Amino acid sequence: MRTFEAIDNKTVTLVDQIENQLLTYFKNNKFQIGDEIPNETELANALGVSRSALREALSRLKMMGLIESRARRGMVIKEPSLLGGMKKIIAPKILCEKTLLDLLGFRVSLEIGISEYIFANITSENIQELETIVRMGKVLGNNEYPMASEYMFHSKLYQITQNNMIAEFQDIIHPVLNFIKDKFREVFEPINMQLERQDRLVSHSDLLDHIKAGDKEGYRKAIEQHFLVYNIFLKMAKSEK
Amino acid sequence: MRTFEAIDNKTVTLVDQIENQLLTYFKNNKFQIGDEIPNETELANALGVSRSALREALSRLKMMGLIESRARRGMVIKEPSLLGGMKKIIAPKILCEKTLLDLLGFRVSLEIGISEYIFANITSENIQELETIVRMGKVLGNNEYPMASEYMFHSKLYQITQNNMIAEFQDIIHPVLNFIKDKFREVFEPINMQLERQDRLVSHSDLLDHIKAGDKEGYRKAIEQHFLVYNIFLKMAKSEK
DNA sequence: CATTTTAATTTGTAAGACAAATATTATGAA
DNA sequence: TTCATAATATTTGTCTTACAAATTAAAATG
Repeated sequence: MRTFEAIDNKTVTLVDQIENQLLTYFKNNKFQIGDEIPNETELANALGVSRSALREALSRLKMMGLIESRARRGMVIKEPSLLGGMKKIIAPKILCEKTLLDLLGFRVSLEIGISEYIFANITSENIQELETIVRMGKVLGNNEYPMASEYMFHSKLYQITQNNMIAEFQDIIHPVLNFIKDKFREVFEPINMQLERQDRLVSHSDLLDHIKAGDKEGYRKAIEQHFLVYNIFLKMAKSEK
Repeated sequence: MRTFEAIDNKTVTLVDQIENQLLTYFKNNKFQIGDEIPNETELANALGVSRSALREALSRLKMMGLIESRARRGMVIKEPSLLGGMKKIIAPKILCEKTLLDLLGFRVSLEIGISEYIFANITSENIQELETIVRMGKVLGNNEYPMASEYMFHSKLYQITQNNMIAEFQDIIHPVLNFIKDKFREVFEPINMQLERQDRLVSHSDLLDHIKAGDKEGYRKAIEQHFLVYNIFLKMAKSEK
């Protein structure tokens, strides 16, 4: 069987085609979670391809969690992990700068956007946990927190939303953000110093105060301010280009 | 070589292990975009596995865009498509209800969160385009817009942020949102009717007015109101459970 | 009918083969 | 030597065959 070239001179292999055929097959034939799918030889025959090529395509769907194969008992459909692929392959050092900046903007947007859900779901236990985290994370200066506390504070916020996908997403991109902070350290520092001089730094403690007071609007303004350093940085990065 | 069972009785196959080994190999050895990687027989020998097993693992990384193989010329590292896997396997009908609701909440949060970036990047051309879209999308009633206009209006907002990842993400989950709107139609309708009676519906036209006026705070309140139906729905869905 | 034995299924892995296009080397001519 | 051409080597894509091992299904046995 022959491969051929797509518009952008990237070869579309047989395995690519099989992958697509399988996906449309599963999507169009009302497969539900738990449903068994035909065995490998059947699928290979139906598609007119070798078992090895088929297995390469199946392997991809297994990575995404759409298919689970129980050794020697056949394969079943599972709910795919939407962020699973991202989680596996994310590697800050391999991402180009534009992608890094986009991820930063994505994260800032998302965290500002969840304000509503935080206030809708917050409990007194949550507030106690946040207080503990804030206490153990004394500010080091310059808007920087000890890594553990920084991570736990924001992580707890996502958790409060009770939206697993948001929490998982933030968890996945967390190492990327650390990478960005490190990579552009010499850019962030003067920004933070200037904000500090202007007394415009918003600490975790300040954020928590708004939460405790049930002051949603105040919180939103504060969280925007908390992330101001990133937005200044993003604006600088864009204008440079 | 033997497979073995992980904690949750899910079999960890040799291919799974190879996938991990390759990923850590690429991550730890400062591979950059464009770098060539060893050929298949070399990799297979180095890992002590067959070429077919190795190829199943490589196939996964190719799907995610981390590796591109130029037929008969070797393989190179590419910047992986973080959302590519998600885009491929997303299929509303295969997702469970909790995931659907999470995606809805994710989208609402993100779109509210990008308000800042919209006002930071808006141009007069953008406004003209939005006006055209709004004009061609006369309200059908009950907070529902013609599909094309609905999609184009929000899509344009993401585009204005100039954040490709946000735009791509929203584009990917768009069919899921349509699926949700359809699946829970009988729940959304009464909510929208009540909001309409209370004159609390915010139209695209209203949103655009805030944008034109440069009224960021007004816009944010308006976009929250625009999505209120979803948040009411999400709260109902959660309390039911 | 119950229990044990046997056979059939099915995924996981390995190995070998070859096509086809590209890259590399060798060869020959000017 | 230099350049053009021919031969060779390399490498991915695909197919085929083979077998192990565990589970399930079927058959045999008492």
